[in-house]
Amino acid sequence: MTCADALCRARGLRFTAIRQSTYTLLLRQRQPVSAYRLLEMLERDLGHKLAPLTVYRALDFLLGSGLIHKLESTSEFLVCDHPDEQHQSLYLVCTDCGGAEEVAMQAVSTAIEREARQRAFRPRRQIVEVQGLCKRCDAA
Amino acid sequence: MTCADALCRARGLRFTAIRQSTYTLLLRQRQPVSAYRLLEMLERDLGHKLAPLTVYRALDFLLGSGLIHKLESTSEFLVCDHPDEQHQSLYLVCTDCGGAEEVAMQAVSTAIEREARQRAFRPRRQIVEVQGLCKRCDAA
DNA sequence: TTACTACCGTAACAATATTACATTATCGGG
DNA sequence: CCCGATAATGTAATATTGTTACGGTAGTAA
Repeated sequence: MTCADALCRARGLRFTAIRQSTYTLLLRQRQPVSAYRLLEMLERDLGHKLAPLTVYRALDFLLGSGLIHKLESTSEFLVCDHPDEQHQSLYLVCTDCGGAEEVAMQAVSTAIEREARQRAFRPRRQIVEVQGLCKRCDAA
Repeated sequence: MTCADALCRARGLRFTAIRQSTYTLLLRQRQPVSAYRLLEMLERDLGHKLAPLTVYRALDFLLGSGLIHKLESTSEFLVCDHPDEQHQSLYLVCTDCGGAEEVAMQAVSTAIEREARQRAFRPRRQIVEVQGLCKRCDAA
């Protein structure tokens, strides 16, 4: 947390109360959460009503800082397990329980980048999400 | 087109006017299109108002048949280049012009599947989208 | 203290997607 | 040809996700 703060200040940015709350709430969840669900939690946390925009701003900030990640296939947000390292991750998203697991993918990532560059495409962001059943839900 | 029709009937389904129009419109675009943009085009094509649900139903059908694909990162839809073959694809999505290119990814796909299975995750659908700049936009 | 930028508040609204329920069309078998 | 079953569509309302525009506040640095 303090490390996140330092990281921000170094870039002339601030780790404000709203941003901290947003991040902390996501940390506690251990599950992906939608922006509006997070909005409710934030309001409870801060004790007053907030506009959706407030959450989206906090989320944009955290995304930009690499502290969280967005699951595009579900429009949900998730803390990043390794915010410091600079690697691309893959997400295993269970369509039954809604849980998600982050998985490093060095090899996969470079393979994807190669495919892109071969086609004269300049890659910026890789989105790799696998929908399926996690161990628990598959058993049931 | 007739092949799509046959493919459907074999499954006890029909390639109706709405579905054909939807598919044809997407074929003509050569660009990803949003559901509501498609709705407007469909209304023009069929000559009367339609509910959003109508488009979503047609899209669900086409998705299920493997005739089109959805870009999760932009919520847009796109004809599939190789609807017959059973391979996973990767999409290169230009954040500048909005264009997308479908790329086969046999190797990448099996690598992703291996990562999933190693974690006792049963994969069903892979979503691989690369955001960046296409050749043309990168040059400019 | 001033100027600058990051940050937040407020309001309205745009875009995407779904639920629930009723009706119509197609098709196979009697 | 009719009947029952399933596929497909119509209609209405609503839920969910995300953005634009504009004005004010608060740190920070010259």
